[in-house]
Amino acid sequence: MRDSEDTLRQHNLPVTAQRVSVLRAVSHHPHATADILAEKVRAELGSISRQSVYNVLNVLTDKGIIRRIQPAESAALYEDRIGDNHHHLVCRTCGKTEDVCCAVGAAPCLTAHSHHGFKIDEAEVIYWGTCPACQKKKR
Amino acid sequence: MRDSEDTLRQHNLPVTAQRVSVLRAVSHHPHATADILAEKVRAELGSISRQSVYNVLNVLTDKGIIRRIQPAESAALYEDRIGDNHHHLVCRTCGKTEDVCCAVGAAPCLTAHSHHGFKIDEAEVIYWGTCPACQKKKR
DNA sequence: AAGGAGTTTTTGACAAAGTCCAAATCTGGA
DNA sequence: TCCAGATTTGGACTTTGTCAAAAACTCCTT
Repeated sequence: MRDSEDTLRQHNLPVTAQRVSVLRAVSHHPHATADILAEKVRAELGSISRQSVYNVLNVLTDKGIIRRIQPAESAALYEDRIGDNHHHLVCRTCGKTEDVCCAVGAAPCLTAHSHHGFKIDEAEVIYWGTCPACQKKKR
Repeated sequence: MRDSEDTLRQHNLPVTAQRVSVLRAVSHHPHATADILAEKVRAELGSISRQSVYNVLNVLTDKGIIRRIQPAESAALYEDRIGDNHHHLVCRTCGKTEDVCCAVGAAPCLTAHSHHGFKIDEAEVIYWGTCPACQKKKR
């Protein structure tokens, strides 16, 4: 809790109960949607508006305090872990999402062969598959 | 035109004007949204319902005739080019999307180090950056 | 060439995920 | 403690897409 407040101050963001709680929720529940985070915050604060959840998530994302990922067919997910260029593993069946370290060295795919004059700043990798639980169910 | 019809028949799909036209639109306008494709089809057929565009795109995608990609913050895009495991380069500013051949050999990132027991079937890579036109504008 | 079973297409309502805006409230500095 | 400026709220609205039932069409059979 103290940590979250400090993080906000370090980024010159006024400290509000909503921000502290949303940031903690993201921290404790990586890869959660805005909706799920809103629930967690409500369990702590009693209430928060939907708009505020989005406001806070947007501000934190803009400041680089949290990161937003958006796998196909899913609402945006948020996570705490930033600055280490890790990737994600998503279950096609249940949506379960796990972190994965970079496969090949530090920035595996950062050198696209023909990059059409684009200035590339990030290589986002999503591994699609089936999680252990869903593999079992299907058999 | 003939090609599109043949493709449909090869997959045991009844040939309808809507399907032929949508498939051709995807072919001629890679990385277009359902909305844009609907426009193109209307230019050709006079009219098509929004639902039909989605129906056709879903069927074609299910059959593996076209591929759907969904970059963050964007509606789904469709493309013709399948089966070659290429990736995408997206401009953060204008959304322009280009194809990129696999960076490192055939399947660069397919070997996630710790894969948590998941059975991985695809590594989706999106390179984020700024396209030449948007680089110019910003200066 | 006509008939009919089974698909497609259409229309219109609905749903999820976000954004926009103006009013009310709160934070942090003086 | 007060106040300016930022944040939170509530409610309407937008975008992207799906659901369901009726109408229209495709293609096989005869």
